[in-house]
Amino acid sequence: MAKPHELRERGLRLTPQRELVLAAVRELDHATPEEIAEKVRQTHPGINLSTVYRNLETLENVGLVQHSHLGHGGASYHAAEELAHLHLVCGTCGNVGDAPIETALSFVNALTEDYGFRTDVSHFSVFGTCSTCSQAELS
Amino acid sequence: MAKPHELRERGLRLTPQRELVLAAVRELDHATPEEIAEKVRQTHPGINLSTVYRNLETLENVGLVQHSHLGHGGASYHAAEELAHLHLVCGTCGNVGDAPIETALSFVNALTEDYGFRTDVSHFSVFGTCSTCSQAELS
DNA sequence: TGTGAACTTGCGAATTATTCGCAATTAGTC
DNA sequence: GACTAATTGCGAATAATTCGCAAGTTCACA
Repeated sequence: MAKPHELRERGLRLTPQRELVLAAVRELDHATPEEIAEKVRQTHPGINLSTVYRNLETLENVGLVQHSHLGHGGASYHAAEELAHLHLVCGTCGNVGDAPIETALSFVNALTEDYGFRTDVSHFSVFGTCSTCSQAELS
Repeated sequence: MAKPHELRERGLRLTPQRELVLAAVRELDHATPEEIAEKVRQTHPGINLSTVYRNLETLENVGLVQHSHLGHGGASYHAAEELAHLHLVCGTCGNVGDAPIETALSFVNALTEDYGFRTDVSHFSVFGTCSTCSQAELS
């Protein structure tokens, strides 16, 4: 569970729902709002989906969680303190693989130098085909 | 307008709607289904949004158009023959800038070598902050 | 040139994901 | 303990996309 003071410190009230949402985000990783609600319901059955959405937004505003756009549209949330990494999204099987941000370092730097574009690596998704699906295609 | 045979060649029937959707995608670039429908309505007022969606899917299946995920969720369509480039999506102002795929070449190669992940550059979006918005933040 | 089967379209309804308004409840302050 | 503002639950409202189905079209072939 989230430590009380980390929420209070950021000017947020402490509610069981909010703590549970944050805890669920940390535990699940790359979870959709629906999945997060599901998780929270294990402890707090009555939580409303709106409450989950609102808390995710609030927690994101104070920098405790972040979202990224993986597959199709739906946002996916993860804890902000989690080590940033790249998301390799397979368009065929839908799996999301990880790679260290260092892999993209020179690419990110090139964008900054050439275009003044500051890439937000944590929001960054790479679409393609994973090795498993690539091999399956050949057979 | 799309040349008849390029649709027939791919086993598709030739309908005014289909031709117009393809033409609109080519003309607009990075357009949402809604925008494409809007464009088509200039010539064919009655076209239904479902028809636009279905044709985009069909045209994508035969490789004439492609979609990518830029900002928030909504898909954006462009012609397949268009020169592939990277999309630099600014999270602050929403603008979509372009950069040549070469910028990402070594990055893409690294992913292939290290993870067997074949990156689909045309589906690839880079989130961040554009130079204009970066400068605005400082003031 | 007809004809028929298969493909498409239009339309409205169904889904899905997300947001909003509002009254009731609750957390934090004094 | 009482007050104020933040938060929740709930149901309705949106927005984006998909689906079912009947009517209309396209194309292959006679």
